[in-house]
Amino acid sequence: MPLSTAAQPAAPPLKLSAWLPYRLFIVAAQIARPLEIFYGERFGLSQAGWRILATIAERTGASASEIGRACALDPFAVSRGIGQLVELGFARRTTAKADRRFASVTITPKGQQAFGEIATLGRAIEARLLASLSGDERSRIDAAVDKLEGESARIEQGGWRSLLERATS
Amino acid sequence: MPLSTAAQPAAPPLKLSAWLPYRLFIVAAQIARPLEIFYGERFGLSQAGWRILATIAERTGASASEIGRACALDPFAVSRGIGQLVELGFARRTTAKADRRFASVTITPKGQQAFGEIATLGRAIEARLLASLSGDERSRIDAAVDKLEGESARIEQGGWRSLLERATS
DNA sequence: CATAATGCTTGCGTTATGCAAGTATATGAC
DNA sequence: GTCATATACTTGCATAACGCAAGCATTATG
Repeated sequence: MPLSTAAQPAAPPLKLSAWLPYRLFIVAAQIARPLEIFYGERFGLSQAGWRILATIAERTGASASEIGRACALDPFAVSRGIGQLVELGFARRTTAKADRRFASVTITPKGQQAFGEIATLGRAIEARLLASLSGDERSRIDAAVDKLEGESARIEQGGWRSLLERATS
Repeated sequence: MPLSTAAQPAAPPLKLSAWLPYRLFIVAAQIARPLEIFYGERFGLSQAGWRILATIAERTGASASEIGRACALDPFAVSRGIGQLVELGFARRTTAKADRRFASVTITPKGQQAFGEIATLGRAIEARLLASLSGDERSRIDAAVDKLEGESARIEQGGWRSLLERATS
């Protein structure tokens, strides 16, 4: 047993290319790129715009806060994204009848058309990704990403302070 | 059998929350957040700055283009990131003796110290993530992410045009 | 009915990104 | 040598994204 001056068990040096968060980030960024370029130059959509479009394609008439929850955007980004969609003629913004503080964002036919085009590319990207995996790996990845979604949400929620607390729990 | 007007096999509507690229993006973003906040407010580092610091911590004396390759940054971002590290006293920039067009970026003790602090948090984050998975899942995720890295790189390389080509190979 | 809370929007300063152009060095043709 | 070209990196600037304070309209509360 090494007479340790510090109690740390010789932390490995964190090689970026082997560090899971970095690797996931790279994969996500590389995948997202072609789609962003496509909807950017084809429709002048921002990332927020695309996400909101996808959200209201699935659930038209959603309020801004529902949209924000559904696609992980803060209220500012949602408001601006909706504005963009309205300008492009992809969405209409009205107020909900029940509670007039809430917006009601509905997709237009033109918006559905655009969504359809982008979704085609999106499905192609996903298909290419899944094609590189075996059927077995696909279901496992699915389950693992489920867990990672949950755990990463908790990590973000806790913030860095709770991550550096050594003695607790 | 539905008399289909179009020959398409009824594409599923692309639900954002079930679409693998989006899910990976969310995981990556949620994980990255606490670390970014940490090195941002603790050292005034940008994301590029952090990545470059991690790169030269591993391979001090690297050139700008080597750094760019190692951490997926374009030359502009690398140059500015190095500038930031130099300003913070985390790195020194000299020219390589062999070919004076190449930079040689070395990490300083202060930079190593900062890197150590950030790496501690980085390891904690990775540990939390891995703790949510079984040992079996970890190795499978590792292998799957390997494949996804490769395939997503090819996808990005090809661009959206090659993804929408239906008839070809 | 005054106060507070909620949902959303706008304005504005800061920061990041993308790209043209520039500098410095090295290489190859003649 | 020296002139054109290529390479490695840097800088400047225009544009876009982000973060947040403050605002408006509407509804809930005491």
